[in-house]
Amino acid sequence: MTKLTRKQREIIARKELILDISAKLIAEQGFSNFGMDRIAELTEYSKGTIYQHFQCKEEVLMHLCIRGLRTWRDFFDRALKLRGNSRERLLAIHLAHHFYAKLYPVEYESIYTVKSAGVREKISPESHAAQNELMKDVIDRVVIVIDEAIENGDLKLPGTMAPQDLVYGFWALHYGELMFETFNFPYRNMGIGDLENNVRLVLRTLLDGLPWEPVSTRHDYTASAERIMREIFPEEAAAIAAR
Amino acid sequence: MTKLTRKQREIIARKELILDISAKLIAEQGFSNFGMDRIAELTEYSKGTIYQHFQCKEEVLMHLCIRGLRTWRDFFDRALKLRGNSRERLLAIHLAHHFYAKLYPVEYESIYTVKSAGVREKISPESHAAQNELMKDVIDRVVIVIDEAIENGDLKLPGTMAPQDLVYGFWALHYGELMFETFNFPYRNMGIGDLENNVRLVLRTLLDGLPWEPVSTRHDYTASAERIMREIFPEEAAAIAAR
DNA sequence: ATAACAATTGACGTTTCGTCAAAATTTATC
DNA sequence: GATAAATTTTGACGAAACGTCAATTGTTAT
Repeated sequence: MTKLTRKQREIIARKELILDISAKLIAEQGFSNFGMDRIAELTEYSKGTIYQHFQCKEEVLMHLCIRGLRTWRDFFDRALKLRGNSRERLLAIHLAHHFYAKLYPVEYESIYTVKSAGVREKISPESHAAQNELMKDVIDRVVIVIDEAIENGDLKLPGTMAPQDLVYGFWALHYGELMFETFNFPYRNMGIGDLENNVRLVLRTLLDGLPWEPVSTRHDYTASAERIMREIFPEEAAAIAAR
Repeated sequence: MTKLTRKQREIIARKELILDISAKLIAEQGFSNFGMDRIAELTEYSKGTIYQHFQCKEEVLMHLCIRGLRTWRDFFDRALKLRGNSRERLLAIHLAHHFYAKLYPVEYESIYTVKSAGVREKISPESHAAQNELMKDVIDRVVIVIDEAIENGDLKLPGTMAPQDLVYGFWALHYGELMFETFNFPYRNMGIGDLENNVRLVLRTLLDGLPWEPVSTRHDYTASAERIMREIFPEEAAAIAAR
């Protein structure tokens, strides 16, 4: 690659700084109190310089989201390193999702904030395209596991069902967790306790019903989850356990 | 009930007018171009009068959402009038959801817009509570069907699974449809065609796997869907068919 | 008819946005 | 190393939208 000048490296570093400070600002003060003047103040650059990097504050959030999606993709890639049966591998993906959501809450929530009414209109089509591309990368990791399972015979989909349909189900089930949680919906009043556990339960039922072998009566997936946390995500599990 | 004065009736009517015009404005110009000055202009009242009704523009959206939720609940109540087996009744709920989402897109999307970062902070706890209450009412209609199915023996949940877990799955699956659709995510590139059909397929697989009788191999639910559209939602089906 | 009360108005102060001409800094040329 | 050209940075500025409130208009009660 061509070598970058000091100036160019500075500019790249500053972009990261802006994103770091934005994430912190949003986490601490909420998105309402997040603005360009504030970013300029905290980064100790002028507003004009901030606008050199991002067209508007919504673009800042979008780029925070995009950076996060790369981290998320990396989490999924790590999950795919697990050696085990195909359902264990999907469980690893499930846990990777969980860890990403917990460890990067601002980035995670930004996925839909940038698509919500009043925000999405202000973001360039190019940025939306970049985000969609990465979302597709993330989802593709799920497709990999499903395809593997079909190939090695663990999973035979019903005639009417394509792999994409199952991906959709997997995705929606996980997305729902985000909805209930970050929207502060009083799901506890509905008798729902721990959401992550809930997603796992519904998912397990869906997979057992297909069936996707080995079904949960013939394999201890709770033990598998513990192994995955130990082998693949020890630091993340510790970080979350430490609150 | 105590009789209302002309003035009081006028005030109630004006509130409705503000909501009607807001829905139209958002539908036509997007949420970015939606503001209090604009509402004042279009309703031909002054800004001060608008603020008499709503504390801020976010509250306008929230009340649009709340009004919509009542309509949604009514849709579900109509669905519950269907005579048929328990899975047909759940299918009626599914279709009611679909019709509401299609016929009231602004209200439907507002459900999460009002909970999204930067918006939710500006809305009063009272309004959030009112929304949550109605959301609960809506979800309770789903619980009714599940409870019925358990009671008459159509459905036996696996030992680990509570009715709430199934409700969560049902809900998340439907919510995902909204996500993919209104967020303009390029799901078609993923090989997913018609989303509504997709939700139905995954749901069917989940229910067949439980199993929730009669399973789809023993009953023609496509025919049931047609019957439901004919008997319960003829006007809505026609309205959507007419684009 | 008049007084007390309630509702309505729109001009106004405030905030945040995004811009742009001027100033400062870096890079290129002699 | 001095000077010119190009680039980057700055913050003051106009625009837009928010929410308020004193003054005005309208309604109800005496």
